[in-house]
Amino acid sequence: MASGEPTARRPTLADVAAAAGVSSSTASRALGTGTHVSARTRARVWAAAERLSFQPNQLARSLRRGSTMAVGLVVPDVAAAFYGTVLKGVQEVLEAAGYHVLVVNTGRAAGREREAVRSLRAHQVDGLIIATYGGYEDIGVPVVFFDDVLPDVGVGAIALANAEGVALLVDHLVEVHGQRRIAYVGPPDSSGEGRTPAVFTARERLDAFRASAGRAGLPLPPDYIRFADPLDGATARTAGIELLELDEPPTAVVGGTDTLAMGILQAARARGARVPEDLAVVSFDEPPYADLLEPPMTSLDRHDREMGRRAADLLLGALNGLGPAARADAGVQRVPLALRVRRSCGCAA
Amino acid sequence: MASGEPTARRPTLADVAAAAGVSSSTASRALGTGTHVSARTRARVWAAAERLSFQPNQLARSLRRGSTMAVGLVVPDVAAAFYGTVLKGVQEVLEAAGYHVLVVNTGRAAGREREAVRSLRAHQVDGLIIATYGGYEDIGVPVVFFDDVLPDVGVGAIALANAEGVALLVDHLVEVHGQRRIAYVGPPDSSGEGRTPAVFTARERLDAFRASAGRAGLPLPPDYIRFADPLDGATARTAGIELLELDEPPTAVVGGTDTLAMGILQAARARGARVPEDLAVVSFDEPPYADLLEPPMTSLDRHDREMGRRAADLLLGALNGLGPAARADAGVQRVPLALRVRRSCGCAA
DNA sequence: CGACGCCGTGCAATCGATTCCAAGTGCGGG
DNA sequence: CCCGCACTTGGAATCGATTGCACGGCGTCG
Repeated sequence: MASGEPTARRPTLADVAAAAGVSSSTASRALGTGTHVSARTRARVWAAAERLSFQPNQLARSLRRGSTMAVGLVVPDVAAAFYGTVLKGVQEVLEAAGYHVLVVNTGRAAGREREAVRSLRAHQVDGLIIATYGGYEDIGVPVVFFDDVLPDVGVGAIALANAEGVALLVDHLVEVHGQRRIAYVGPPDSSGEGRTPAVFTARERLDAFRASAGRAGLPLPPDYIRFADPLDGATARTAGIELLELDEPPTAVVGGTDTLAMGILQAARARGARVPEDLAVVSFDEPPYADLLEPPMTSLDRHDREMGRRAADLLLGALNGLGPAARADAGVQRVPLALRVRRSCGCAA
Repeated sequence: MASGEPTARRPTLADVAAAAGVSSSTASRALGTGTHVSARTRARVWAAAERLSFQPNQLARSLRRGSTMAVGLVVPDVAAAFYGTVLKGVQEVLEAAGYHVLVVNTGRAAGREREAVRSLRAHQVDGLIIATYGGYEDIGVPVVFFDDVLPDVGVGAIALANAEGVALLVDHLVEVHGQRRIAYVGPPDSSGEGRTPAVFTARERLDAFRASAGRAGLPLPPDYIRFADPLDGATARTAGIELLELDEPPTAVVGGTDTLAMGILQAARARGARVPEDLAVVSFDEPPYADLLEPPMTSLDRHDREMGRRAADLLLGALNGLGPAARADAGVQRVPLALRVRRSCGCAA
């Protein structure tokens, strides 16, 4: 009952046409545009299609039409809350517009992005949304970047207000809590692998940290700047432990990412450092369930889903619009960030 | 420099053939199987392909070959840690085997699964992996279910050992902590929407809870069983508050899902109930950063990625094998769960 | 020295839907 | 009463890659 005949062969348009007693061209018009077909035949064709439960072969359609109504999304890690939520936003917008989203996960592996883009192009996607990219060649379809940006190649980009965000965190530590010995644990800076991106998130955050510390006149020994490479909880934990073992350990740390901040929290716990008394911790990204952590994590509210939606909107514009024409007014949209004060910074809240 | 000519038109196999001075059939063989082509021409064709940076059109190839080398994955919520990680496992295995993964997010909306399956079929996927499904018709390609299972339709299924898992949690509360007043907050039971699944995760967990409570001779007022509908933190929080406001409130709660357990934690916090002293909380699924929560959450370790890998392996078997033949030995694989004791149950750890 | 066989190559059909073009029908107006 | 236009319909080309079949050439064996 559940499975019917041994998968007889999917009915084709020709089968429907035969069943309805018309030619396949007429059947196509009846099911498609509806123009140039009498109401009577249209009804007959629809009935036949219904009866055979006909599903048009999208491959053939796309091949003929030259458009797949699909866009590719390239992200480093779908399982990360940030990208997962962004994906949701992207899908919302694009599916409402009749597009499909093909997700490729690069796992942060070098070169996988290029490979992913090539493969998606081979699958004839109409457009691309890319989180991080190390390539530079012409992609051949409209591209929107987000989070990490190469505007020269794309039709536009969405990025976080990295500099303002980091300043928010550092200023809070300095001005409200009088912190002076603040360290930074950030994502690895992979510029230099032959890429010269215009907006490179990791570097922006680092530069902003240096700038904020400088503005506040903080001492900034080189040991206070660390990178978690590869970007995951384990390397961050190690970095955190190294910080705590310095002769002059910091009394506050800024985590450049939620994963990193969580790693630092684990380091503090492992070394018996109380948070925030011995070590205040703040995070750029908001970790999941930030307010149920011990202590609740002070961080920046990010509007992930909204970022996804904006990126998708940008791409849709390029897809519907005249393509390259949209490039002029595009540029990089910055998404603002809001400070969410909790307890890990030292606040009572 | 970044973007080349105004996207001249992608080179086709015919272009490559012309550039190499051969027919397109020869070019195809040279780039493909390599058989029936002299070494000299093969080299010439490859050089030409390289020069034009030719990418074969997968649409045309798939149309002709009758296989897309793509499989669809249908999940309720990619942004949820569970599904995100499963997706990773699935991708690992399938991409290693040369397949692509098309992810569709249903957002737990009724009917969206059916729609997703139809659409994926129209895109000619070679197989499907489905988390939850409300349909029953013949799908026409090999299907593997996971987490929630309709084995009649598919070639196999991966599911969690729901009954054993719940028993682990309840027994621990009863035997180690002497708990008697234990409540349950679970995912909504959507059977009855015309579906009669063989393994329906939500119902299995509920039944297991009832059974475990019965075995231990616990009182089980109807009020102690609650459903969070729709499945999210907010409804769980409400359910938790309602439990705390009962005349005879429970002293322990089992959350049927990590999201639900977190909602209960929020409820306890909102009502000033101390965890675990006033209310012990345990969770079926392990929430992200379970050990950094306040209190660290006792829950079941799930091996998400392994589940994804197993599901993908199962599908690959059906894809390579003889299809329906594999159905015989398939059945439902159960993934065992391990209790991770932390503090939210009342343990000192 | 002749014939058979294999290797390399090109021609053409094919996958399934769309769409341009031509042809057939019916109708109304002149 | 006839011509022509509008409306339907079918035929055939097309998208781009793959593949069965046929053909020409060369080597080898009898």
